[in-house]
Amino acid sequence: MGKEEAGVGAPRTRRARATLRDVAEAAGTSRSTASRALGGHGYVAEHIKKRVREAADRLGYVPDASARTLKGSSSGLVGLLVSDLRNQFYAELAAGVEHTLSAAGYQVVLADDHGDEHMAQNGARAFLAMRADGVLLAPVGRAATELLVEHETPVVEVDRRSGVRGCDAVAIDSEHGARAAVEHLIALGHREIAVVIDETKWETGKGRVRGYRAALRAAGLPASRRHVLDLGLTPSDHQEELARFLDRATGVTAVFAANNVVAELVWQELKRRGSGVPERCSVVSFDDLGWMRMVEPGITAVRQPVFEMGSRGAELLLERVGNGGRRRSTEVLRPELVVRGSTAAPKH
Amino acid sequence: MGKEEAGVGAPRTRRARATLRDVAEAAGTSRSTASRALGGHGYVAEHIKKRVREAADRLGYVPDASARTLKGSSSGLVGLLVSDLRNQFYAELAAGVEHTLSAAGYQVVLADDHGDEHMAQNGARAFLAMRADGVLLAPVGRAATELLVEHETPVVEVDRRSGVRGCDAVAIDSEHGARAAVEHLIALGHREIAVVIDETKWETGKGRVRGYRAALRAAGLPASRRHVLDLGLTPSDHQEELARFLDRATGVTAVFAANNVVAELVWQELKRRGSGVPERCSVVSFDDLGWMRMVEPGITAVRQPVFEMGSRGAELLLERVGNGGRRRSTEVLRPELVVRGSTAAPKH
DNA sequence: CCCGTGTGTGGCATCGATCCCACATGAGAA
DNA sequence: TTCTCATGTGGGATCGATGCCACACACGGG
Repeated sequence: MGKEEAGVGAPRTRRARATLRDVAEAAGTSRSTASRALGGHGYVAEHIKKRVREAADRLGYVPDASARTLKGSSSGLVGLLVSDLRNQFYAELAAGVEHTLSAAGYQVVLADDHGDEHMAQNGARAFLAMRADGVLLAPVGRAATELLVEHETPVVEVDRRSGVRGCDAVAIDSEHGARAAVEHLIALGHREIAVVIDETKWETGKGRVRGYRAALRAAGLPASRRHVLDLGLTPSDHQEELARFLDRATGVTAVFAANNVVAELVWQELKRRGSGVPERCSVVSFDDLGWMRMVEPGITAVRQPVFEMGSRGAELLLERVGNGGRRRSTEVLRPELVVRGSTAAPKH
Repeated sequence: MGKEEAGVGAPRTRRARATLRDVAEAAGTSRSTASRALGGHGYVAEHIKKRVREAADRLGYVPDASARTLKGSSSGLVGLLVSDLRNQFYAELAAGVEHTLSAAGYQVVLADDHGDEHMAQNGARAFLAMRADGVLLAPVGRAATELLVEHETPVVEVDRRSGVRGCDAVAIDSEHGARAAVEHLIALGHREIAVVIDETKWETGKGRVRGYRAALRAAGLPASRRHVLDLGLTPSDHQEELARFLDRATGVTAVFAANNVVAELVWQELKRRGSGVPERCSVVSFDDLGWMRMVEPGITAVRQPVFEMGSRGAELLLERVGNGGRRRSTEVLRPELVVRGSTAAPKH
């Protein structure tokens, strides 16, 4: 006892999973030959190949990825780390990534750090453990990227730049997009334009503020600090904070919402106040989501090619996996202003 | 030559990756001891434990998941197969699943079948290959589920029921939700109510039509076939088809849109016609998305607990992984009607 | 008749972590 | 003194697929 019935000649107690060995036995060859027959390398007589394939089908053989990974050098896995899947932006990004990678035969391992640097590191460690062939991430802080780069895992940063050397990146030209949005408002005749944003620590947020300032400067308009509201990422009562900001911001005739989350907030608050969009206040959003063309008036927005950003990031990663020595590159995608009804000349 | 410098005492040419063996050597113990020291099993003297841990840190040791999986019985991976990540419904579902599984220490492998049964099967095969501890899927057809169940992989179906025996399921009570939506319209005084849907082959679609019919029947109203529009999932010109349907459907005073995709279509078409919501036509959606409370009037909708469905599915799967013998169960979550401005009494 | 050469095939080591078991050491009991 | 027993430690097999290398076999030319 304590010993399993090895079964003398009898089929062993219904294995949970057929291995290559089982297939070989069933086909009456050695494991090597079975491997060659299924893999299609080296010499195997045609009738044996056929016999092995039939045995594999019959037993429902599925090769074990762990064993392959262990022996070989590639796991066929790519990590994807985003900040919040419930945000349509990241969902679309993930969709773009998945689209390209699955077409190339890779599996996508998904992690969500909920904006927490610590969870991002955990995700990165998991990717290392499973020997991911590469990782795409929208990093929170530098730690995750650093860890991966140190371990020589190809990394592509998406929509963010941690500043860690040794990784590729794909980003939207935030500055350019923001500038286009604000220039549009200025062209309509707005002079006092507010910007609402939820982070200015990372490149994305910084770039959007830079673009906003650049547009004002180019038009010879003053950039008042009173017109900038940074809500911060910590979950406080943003609605309340925004309401107070708008109360104080007399004279402001247009609001530039620096991302989709903020845009939703602004839209809801203005609606609560009886809207007046665009007569009393014009609105532009950075990031064009479905609902922005559903509401009345439609919201003028800077459309980011999010899905494309994901799939382009995946392509960069694949290049890098195929050819590690390539020079690191950063690709910047241009967003595009879509004008709808939420922007109009200010009433005097 | 041909032989690597084994390095007589010299540190071998910078290994790409530190293994347990390297850690053991650095700490001056055997692999077994190092393994026990890091794993925390069995007897290891305290000072050795410390030495091993330090060596591991110094070398940046990350245990290899493939090797673990190969030797052990669990991979720590769970597969998730959805139909279209760009659809907010699936994105939220995925978020719920990820939330629960990552908290339990599992990694989520994501696959998107784009509604194609063949891709679904590929995904399932990949999950088998990587020895996924379990799989959550919103199946297209039976094949993927069957394949997984045959191979004794715990499966939880989410939002759909393929009818394959041997798997758990979590679903929304479509019939009940649809019935509540239509009863609400009837209570407001509507007599001719149209339903627009994009599939009636699967349980989800069938259930919604059943609920619609049941509500009419309970109120003693006739259920005319003329009032049902099934657009089908194939990408044809749905907008056009819907427009013709509405032209024909004279007398109809309310539309029940059976999911968020259809609701968007209906909303856009009515807006194109100068809206008239709710005066000329009331609208109810099955599935409450963010935009439905952004538009004016807000759209009355059957709110589905989508995130919860995902996380509940993941919980069921975890139970099942921990205790394979449990009786299979199907959990049905009740949706909830949220009344907004898009529904009102019909004008006569 | 023997030795290449061209085709197939099987043995065996390998990848890295784990864990069973045998063994080593020291303390305490008989 | 010798024999437990408790506490640590290391050897080596194992998981499944892969691929190098040696070998088997047939055949033709020297």
